[in-house]
Amino acid sequence: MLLDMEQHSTLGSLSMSHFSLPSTGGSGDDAAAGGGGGGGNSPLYGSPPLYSITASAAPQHSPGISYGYNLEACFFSPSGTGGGLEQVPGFQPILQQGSELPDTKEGIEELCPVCGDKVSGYHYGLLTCESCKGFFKRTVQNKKVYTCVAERSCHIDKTQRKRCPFCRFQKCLDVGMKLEAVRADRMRGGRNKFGPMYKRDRARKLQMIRQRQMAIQTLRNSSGYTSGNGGSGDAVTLSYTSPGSNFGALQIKQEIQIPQVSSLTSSPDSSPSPIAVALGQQQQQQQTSMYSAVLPAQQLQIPEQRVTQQVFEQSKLWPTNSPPPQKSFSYEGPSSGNSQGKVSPMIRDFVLAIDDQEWQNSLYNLLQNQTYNQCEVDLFELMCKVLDQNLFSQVDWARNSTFFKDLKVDDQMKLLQHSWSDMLVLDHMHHRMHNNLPDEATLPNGQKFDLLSLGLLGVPSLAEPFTEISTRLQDLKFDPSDYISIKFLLLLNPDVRGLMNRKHVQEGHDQVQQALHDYCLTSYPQVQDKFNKLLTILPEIHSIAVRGEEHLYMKHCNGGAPTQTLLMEMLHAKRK
DNA sequence: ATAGCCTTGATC
DNA sequence: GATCAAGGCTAT
Repeated sequence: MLLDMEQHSTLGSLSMSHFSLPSTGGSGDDAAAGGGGGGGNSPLYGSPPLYSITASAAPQHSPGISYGYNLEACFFSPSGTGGGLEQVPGFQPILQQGSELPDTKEGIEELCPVCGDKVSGYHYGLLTCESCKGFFKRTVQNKKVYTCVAERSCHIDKTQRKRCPFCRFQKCLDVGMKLEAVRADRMRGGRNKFGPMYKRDRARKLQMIRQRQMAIQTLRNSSGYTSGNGGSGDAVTLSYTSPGSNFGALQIKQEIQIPQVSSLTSSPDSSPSPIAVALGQQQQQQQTSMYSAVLPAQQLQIPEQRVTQQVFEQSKLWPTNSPPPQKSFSYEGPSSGNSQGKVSPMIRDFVLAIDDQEWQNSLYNLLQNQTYNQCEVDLFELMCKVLDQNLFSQVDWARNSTFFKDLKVDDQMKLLQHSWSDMLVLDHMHHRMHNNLPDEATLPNGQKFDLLSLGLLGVPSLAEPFTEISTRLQDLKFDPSDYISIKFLLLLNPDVRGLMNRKHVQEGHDQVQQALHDYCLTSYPQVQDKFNKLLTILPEIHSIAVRGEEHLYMKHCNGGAPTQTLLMEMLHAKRK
């Protein structure tokens, strides 16, 4: 009844890898129509394959699109209208002048996650435009095979979507269009099993819009927020997808500066506002190690008794389908076993500052908190929250790091905004390779959480380049000293535009690079050209990070990602 | 081949 | 009967 990939020889030129989506299992509520490839409304694919691609070139945004988000303007202009969020793709004003609530259909103006065109409805699993719907249908129905003449990482937008069908179809799959929603028997009309999902999604989006509206009202009322039109009540309201962006940008700066308490009230969203989290971070930092600062949910939302209980119970919960992390999830200190020569004091100190156990505890605590008492959580949203937490610990790590801590806040921000995603990808490689981080964990509510997706920034098809790089690192005997040195190299990037103290960044970068060079020579003389080979991997990590960022940004623009997070601030900051 | 519009039909 | 997400048709 299922026409699987093997039968689709024409699509066979695209490589397959494991990818588990909920199995469709055939008809369900789909009525049988007989004949053809199987039952009525039966899926064309029962077990959706993943078309893996290798990313290399960084996707570029269309030069014709104006990214008006101005971080500096946000800092110095409380009104924030100079930031021009209205100009950012995906940011549609949900309220027209004079209107109050986004109840009407016109209020939900979304953009196609594939090409950015106007959405015409739910098609094959999610909201897309009419053209991408048709494109997806034609591709699957006619078993089309495309090839990319470039690097399989072409940028897809409304004006360029026709240029590379390979990358367009790849993006369709990346954003979650479902092969199994294309009917093998071509039966018209009716509904499929995704109906309830669409309904839930609609309700969730509507709820988010309302919450965002309330948040904006609250912020306006409580912090003297005035709109660019003078706050007279008839202003065009900023998008529901990021109502707190201007404040959040400020928050990044405060975060680095060891902020004072903000008077902002808490967000109506279930997750704490970045400012609140940063506040909690400072309180916590006084008494514990730097990584333990990142437990926003525990500090802000969970009664103390429950936190204690959770920490106590943590060890018996994780993960059920992999070796107990408590024992396997730590490495034996710097350069154990391998180092024959003298390790530079700098690298030694770098490694000593790593606290992977805390990273792990934070990760599992957050996963546990977020699923506490819930039968089902949105796994993408959960992933965003974990990434957000990782970002906080990253900021905290950087803030306490040599070279970086000597810089002015503006330079610190620029460096972080440029390197955060690269470092997240690298971090994940490190935790998988050196701490036995499993690719999947079973949450307390029974759901399976794809830990690997954290390293892929949510893009399943990046698994192939990710593991390929990991394998090469393994061959190079990549160790924690290499990891932390490379992380410094990513952070201390003297090529970042607009640095005031480029000289200091350059010096730090060069010193780390020299130390890593010496370390490779003295500790791994048997690995041919290890240092240079390590450096060649940096742009490849960057390529993964860029694609991940684009994916997250698109999800965010469509309201599919939590707002008021450091993660989203970072995504916006780079697009200014 | 693309994409806008049309037709269909199960579900509400 | 209204809705809306499937597939179909057709001008470009």
